[in-house]
Amino acid sequence: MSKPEKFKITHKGESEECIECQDKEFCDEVCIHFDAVAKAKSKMPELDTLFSLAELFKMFGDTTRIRIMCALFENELCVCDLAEILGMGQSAVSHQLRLLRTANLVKVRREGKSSFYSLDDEHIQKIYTMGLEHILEERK
Amino acid sequence: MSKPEKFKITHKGESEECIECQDKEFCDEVCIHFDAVAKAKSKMPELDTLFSLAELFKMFGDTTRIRIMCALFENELCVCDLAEILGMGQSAVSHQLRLLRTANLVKVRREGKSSFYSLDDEHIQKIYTMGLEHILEERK
DNA sequence: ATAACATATGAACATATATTCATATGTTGG
DNA sequence: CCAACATATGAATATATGTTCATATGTTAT
Repeated sequence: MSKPEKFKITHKGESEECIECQDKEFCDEVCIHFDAVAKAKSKMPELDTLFSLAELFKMFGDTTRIRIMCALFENELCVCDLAEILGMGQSAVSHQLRLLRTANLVKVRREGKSSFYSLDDEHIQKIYTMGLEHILEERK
Repeated sequence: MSKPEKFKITHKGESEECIECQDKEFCDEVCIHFDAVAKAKSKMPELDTLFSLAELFKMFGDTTRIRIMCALFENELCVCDLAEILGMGQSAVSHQLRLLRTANLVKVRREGKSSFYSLDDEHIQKIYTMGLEHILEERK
């Protein structure tokens, strides 16, 4: 037997050969379930879509930002209001609002000296609600 | 006029006085819309609930973990399979799987030398789908 | 125009997080 | 038991992120 630099295939799946190198016995990888891997790979969205998705959820992945969005479910609020609600400094809140604005999760309405923030669309509440359901179900 | 250390209330809302200090003209804070703030505060869930929620979304807020979950939509997969799909090292994948396991987003099934991972419940797909809808709608 | 206010933002700092490397644990076949 | 394999994990490192401080920008009232 030759091919000393390759490994013996331990899991081949239905096709009984490596889909990468078309080899029936040896391959660069071991322990690969080729069919399952191929299926998963084919159904996977573009990498930049998944990157955007991660960026979106990252916005929900911070307690301060979650609290901001949660507060905005009720009314539109200005930066001072949010700072008061969260018990945090104006600057910290403003920085987080900038992130939420950049991610198109909140929108601003200027009125005199104040900036009033509100949620951009209903998807945000849906995502939030879905997450909350999961949490509450987990606690049972 | 006394109360030099307090600020004049610039926004009082319907109640026309500060709900905190019951003062009609001066308060420790400025630019607070008292009614809106009170409403938001009263509807806000417990802080630890929002913390858990942030922890949950944090799991979705990383491209590697999103890709792992996405791959597991199709079939259960072992660590090697996931490493192959993601084009990453076994250790990196294993570390992320540990996080997902701790957060109860994936479960493991041991079979011989391999560990097969799968999604814990349908909430995960719902959250993922809701996020994806938001992304795609945004791109229009 | 100037002062007071509301917000935004750059820089600095501390903390959190993801990946890699090395190694430990656990399983199977000879 | 031993070797090969699959996975898990601790430590180290690099990077990302959140908050604070100081300050800039923009608005309103006098």
